[in-house]
Amino acid sequence: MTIKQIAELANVSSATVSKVMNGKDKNISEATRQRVLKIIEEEGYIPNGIAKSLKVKSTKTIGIILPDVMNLFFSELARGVEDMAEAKGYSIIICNTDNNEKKEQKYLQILQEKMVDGIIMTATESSANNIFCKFKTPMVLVDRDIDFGNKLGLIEVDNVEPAYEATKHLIDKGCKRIAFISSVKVNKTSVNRYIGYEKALLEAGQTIDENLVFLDSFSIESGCLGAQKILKDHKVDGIFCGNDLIAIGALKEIKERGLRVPEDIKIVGFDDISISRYVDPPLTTIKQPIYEMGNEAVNMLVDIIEAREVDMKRTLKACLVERQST
Amino acid sequence: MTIKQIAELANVSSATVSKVMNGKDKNISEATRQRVLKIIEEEGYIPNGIAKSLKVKSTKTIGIILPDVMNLFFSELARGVEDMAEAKGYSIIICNTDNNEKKEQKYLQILQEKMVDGIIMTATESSANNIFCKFKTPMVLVDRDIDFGNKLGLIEVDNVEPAYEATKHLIDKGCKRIAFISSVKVNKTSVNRYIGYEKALLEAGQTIDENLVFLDSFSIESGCLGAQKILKDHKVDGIFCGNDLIAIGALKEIKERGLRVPEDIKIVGFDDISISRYVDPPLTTIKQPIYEMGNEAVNMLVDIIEAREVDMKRTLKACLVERQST
DNA sequence: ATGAAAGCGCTAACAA
DNA sequence: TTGTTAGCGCTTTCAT
Repeated sequence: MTIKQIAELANVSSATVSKVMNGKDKNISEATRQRVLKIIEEEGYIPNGIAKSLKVKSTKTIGIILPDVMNLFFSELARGVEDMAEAKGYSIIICNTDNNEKKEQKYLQILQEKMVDGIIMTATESSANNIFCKFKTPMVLVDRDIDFGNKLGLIEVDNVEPAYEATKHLIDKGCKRIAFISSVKVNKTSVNRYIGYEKALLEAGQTIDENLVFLDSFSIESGCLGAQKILKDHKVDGIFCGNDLIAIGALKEIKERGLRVPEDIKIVGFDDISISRYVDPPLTTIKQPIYEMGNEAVNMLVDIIEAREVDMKRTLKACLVERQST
Repeated sequence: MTIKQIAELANVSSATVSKVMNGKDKNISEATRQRVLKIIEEEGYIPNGIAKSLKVKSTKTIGIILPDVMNLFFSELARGVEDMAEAKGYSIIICNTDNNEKKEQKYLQILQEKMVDGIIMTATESSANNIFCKFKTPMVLVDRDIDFGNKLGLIEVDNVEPAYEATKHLIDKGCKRIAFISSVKVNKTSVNRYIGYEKALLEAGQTIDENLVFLDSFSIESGCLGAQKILKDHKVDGIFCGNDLIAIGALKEIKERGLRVPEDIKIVGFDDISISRYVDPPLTTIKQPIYEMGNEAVNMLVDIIEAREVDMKRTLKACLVERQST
């Protein structure tokens, strides 16, 4: 079923059908409008959006590239993106990279072939800066910045200050030996959180003990592993975790060793993913406006796509939410 | 940059370029092949997939409609779908319905307009059966069956038997008063789990006490609420939760009342979402092969799309995994 | 081994 | 108020 067939059934030209379908019907008589609408309804006609896209040069879809939707942080981000996109009439194609640059490259190519109107992406931890040289598709980066030649949009939240705040919170609660478990150093986000941690420690006159720092990945497993490694040989009374997943893993490991949170060890996480308030004890953490970041990313992207004036960088605030793990 | 321009630069026709790009180059001399490839590389040419799709009548994309990606169950399912889709050369468009039929309808329409090659969907809890009458796009349903006129694919796992097993497990562990917290009765999955629960209770000579049954939604909040309501006025020593999210909520509520799991109350969940092994205590639950269901869904869908012989129904097994909550 | 040309289903400028 | 038509960028058949 094509527009042409509908046109024939309605005894009009395809141009007319097109006009009524797209609401460009100022110059269409109500009679024909109704007739066309009726036929469309009767036939259950669904227009071919691909043909339309080819013609109008817009697919009304945006691609989203992220490490892994199963990660609560990214699923919330994706949801924020999808909801706002839907509200603005866009669909989203989702791509998981597992922090693999090869896959990132591949998806970038595919999305462009699919002619998405724009791309929202959380870059791989170690994305080369030069990926985006001859890059035309509008794009906004979320969560992870990368240096590049072009002018890509960026939604970020400051990590250093909140990390400082988190560590400071631990110190204020009386912690003297504070560990840090996070992702590897190629991950800028992780590095920035480390900087905040360091700053707070130094400011409080505490020394940085490399033995209390474990850097692996932003995952529960990594939290377990880190806590295990550190607690085996060292005594700590506080842990600042690079994200909530790590905190959840650390929590588990701590309890398994018969230690109590927060009595023996206090923990603060980062992100405030949806599950964090439900773990035991509810996690004190730095709340990032994850869902809103997703929203803002599409706001900015659509502004760029539709060629409006845009600030290419938007910084959101993260702040401490105190629960029972500290 | 179009195929035509590449053709000019290479001094060949666009037909030739098309052939080398698509590997239909048996009759292309190696010299021209190399020349064309070189130009493509140099120019960073990216073919217009929309134009291609219009011509070949295939978009190599499949749509996935589910309640909410933020729900760990569905994010794992989505990941299973995405991974297999990627392996088979398909991209995926993701749509969240929040169990809202209106949204489901809308997305069904949009996906068809976007000419997806197929759709994978977890139907709304109360999806009307007649939605899919004049429906052409290949489709496979996951997790929730619905009666319909057409022949849609279905990936399911039996719920009754595992629910029976879960309840039986509680009984075997000595529970005499077992509550059931789950989603509402329009949700077939929930109903089937109730049937299993009932069967086990009856078989063990225990009575069904309506006061110990709380039906609301498959969410953590619902688990909190249910446990709260039930524990306020009744004494129970076991709870079978309709899914793990509910179990997590119930766990929290139980602990807040100063009760211990599993000593005072034993809990078993359903699904075995990724977080379940990390909660405290690690959750005994019915493991569904969620990721594999996603995989299988695209396997079946692609078989349908490519017109291969297919069994339109595939039933996977779920089974009990015992951890420390019982 | 290569090219010409039709056509996929739609929109929009222009004509009537 | 409605219709004619060119063309979006590609693939593919058929000629050459």
